[in-house]
Amino acid sequence: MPEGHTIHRAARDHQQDLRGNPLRLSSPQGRFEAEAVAGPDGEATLLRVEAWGKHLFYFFAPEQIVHVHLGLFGKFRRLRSPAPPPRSVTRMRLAGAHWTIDLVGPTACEVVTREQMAEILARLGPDPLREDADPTAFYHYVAQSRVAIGAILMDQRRISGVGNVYRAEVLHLEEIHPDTPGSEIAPQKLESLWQLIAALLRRGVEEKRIVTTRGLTIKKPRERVPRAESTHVYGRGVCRSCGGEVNRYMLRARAMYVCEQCQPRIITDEGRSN
DNA sequence: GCGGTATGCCTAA
DNA sequence: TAGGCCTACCGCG
Repeated sequence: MPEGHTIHRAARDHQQDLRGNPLRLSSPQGRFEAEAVAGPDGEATLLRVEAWGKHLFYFFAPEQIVHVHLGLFGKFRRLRSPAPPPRSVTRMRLAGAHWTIDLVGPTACEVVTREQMAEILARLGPDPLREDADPTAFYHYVAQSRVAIGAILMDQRRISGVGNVYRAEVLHLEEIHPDTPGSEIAPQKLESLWQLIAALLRRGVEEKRIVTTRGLTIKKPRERVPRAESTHVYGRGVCRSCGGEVNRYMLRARAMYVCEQCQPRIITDEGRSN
């Protein structure tokens, strides 16, 4: 689940569910220092939740911040309060009057200072889902970089929030081969790539899942739709657009999916020597 | 029940 | 580049 859309949706939902009223913060698994935020009674008040890329920041009164990063396995569960006892693997439980949020399997769930939060943000590139996103630095970096665009999109220092599914899908939709060096991409193409990423991430926030195809509509909210039904190339054997074979290979230790028909390589003199 | 895999990312070498 | 972290799910038998 966790690319940028999941994180922003969680920020929105958790803020709506929990903000303003006292809640009980706990660490059923015992690996999160809940008492550093809540005190021994476990009570705390959530002021707001902020998302940046794949990072979440929960602000508690008066000056406490909990940083959450889901990593590959992390998941939230939303339960009606009063909720049943948490499972032993629950890293953090936020129990509000109406809703209880359980967090399982995150890479990070830790109390941070404002300075530490600033350090985390300083390592992150612009996030297309944020109102204040400024893609200028991303454009500049890509325009002068020989690094493959497929690698750049996964580098959270350059652009934050894109994960392995969106990477494959946006490059396919823009008809860019993942191995294309950044500097080979025309400025206009790059802008349209950014806009597409923003639009698809926004759609992901609304639909609570990654959907990059046009026609797909979910009939029942909980209906399980196979991954390959909602993508063009990711996780597929054949390209949804042209029916050609999808090439799967590893790029920066992650599986890349590309349709060599729809996404032709750009051959340049420099490119040939690489 | 077991092994492989997954939408992430850090560190050691 | 490989290994480690950490959880859930799926196909296999």
